[in-house]
Amino acid sequence: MESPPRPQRPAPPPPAPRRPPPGPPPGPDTGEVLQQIMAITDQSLEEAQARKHALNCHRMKPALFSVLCEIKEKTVLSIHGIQEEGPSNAQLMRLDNMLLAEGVSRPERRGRGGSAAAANTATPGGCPNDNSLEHSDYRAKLSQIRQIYHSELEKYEQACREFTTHVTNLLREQSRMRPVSPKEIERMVGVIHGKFNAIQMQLKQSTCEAVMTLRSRFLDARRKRRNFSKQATEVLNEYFYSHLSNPYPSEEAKEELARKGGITVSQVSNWFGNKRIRYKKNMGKFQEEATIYTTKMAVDTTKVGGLRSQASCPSTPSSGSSDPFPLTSAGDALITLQTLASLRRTPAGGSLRSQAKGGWQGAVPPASTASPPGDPGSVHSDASN
DNA sequence: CTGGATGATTTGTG
DNA sequence: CACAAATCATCCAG
Repeated sequence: MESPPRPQRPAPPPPAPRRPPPGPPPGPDTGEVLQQIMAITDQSLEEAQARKHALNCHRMKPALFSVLCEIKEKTVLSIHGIQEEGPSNAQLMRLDNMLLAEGVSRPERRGRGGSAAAANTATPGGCPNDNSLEHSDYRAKLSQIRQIYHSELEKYEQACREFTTHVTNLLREQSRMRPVSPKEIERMVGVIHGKFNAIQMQLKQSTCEAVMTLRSRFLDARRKRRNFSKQATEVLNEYFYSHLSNPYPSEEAKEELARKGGITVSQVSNWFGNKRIRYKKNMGKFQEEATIYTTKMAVDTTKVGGLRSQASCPSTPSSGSSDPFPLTSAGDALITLQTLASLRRTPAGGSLRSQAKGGWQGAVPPASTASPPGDPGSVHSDASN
């Protein structure tokens, strides 16, 4: 909204004939001067320079110039104060705060100290903790964003500086011909800075967006699901199938499992929740897995010293190796599993709270007539034959 | 690319 | 609050 009465450059205005119009001139010399000014656009650069020089050397120049200065002083005061950097400040501050909080803005700590920095750059050898792995990836991406942000910012600032000095020089140059107060230069610089700040804000905004995207992508665990390690599933499955009659690990057991598997307790809880549901839903699908783990456990127990299991389980299927059972023997596998499970239904049978929850007792049938609630059917009908 | 596997989250219940 | 069930979102082998 800044338009002082100053038609800067009327590009295709009337061609302005060089001779004075037929009317009476406004003042003694004024008409002529006006004509000269109008004619300036037609002049070549050299002509203009020459004329400029001539005017500069004119003996009346200092006096006229001071008058112009006075007038300018008054007008510039009236112009001043129109532009107030208003509403964008709040948003800018929000963006700044966020960038600061996200570690994008200030603390560009590079390579010094290195206590925390060294750990996340090269870690793949030792710990299989995927939390840190994920974290390092996140850090890397974040640092990339930060780098881009800073280089862009630097570019903008550089451009801003250059442009500002350029304009300042221009105005200084012009101040030899027309009155340009320092205040006006200041104002101009302010305008330039405002424009560049707008660009900067855009940069900050897009950086914020990038950070948010990164965040939702990497820190939202749901999005970045990673399968558990072999070790973890091993441990969990061993517990699950060896406690098939009551697969509800206590808090201590969960902690133990979490520790062994290198996952968190809540992950253990999740796993058991999912496992119970999915096992119950489709037992047939898990029979192979169940057999593998139960036989493994059975072998373990015999190794430890339990001789009874051999007597009650004469088959001892396939010497405990990873032999995939053919589908026809699935029924047998289930029987074996049930037998083992019932044998194993030992330790301190007092706390059977699963019954209270009313969920599980249907899933692991009482050994003779296997018929779970949502019976998939096919396998058991074969088995009963 | 697709469908099943799977970890996480949401919703409802006692 | 722990759990069941449903659902979401991603992973991954084929």
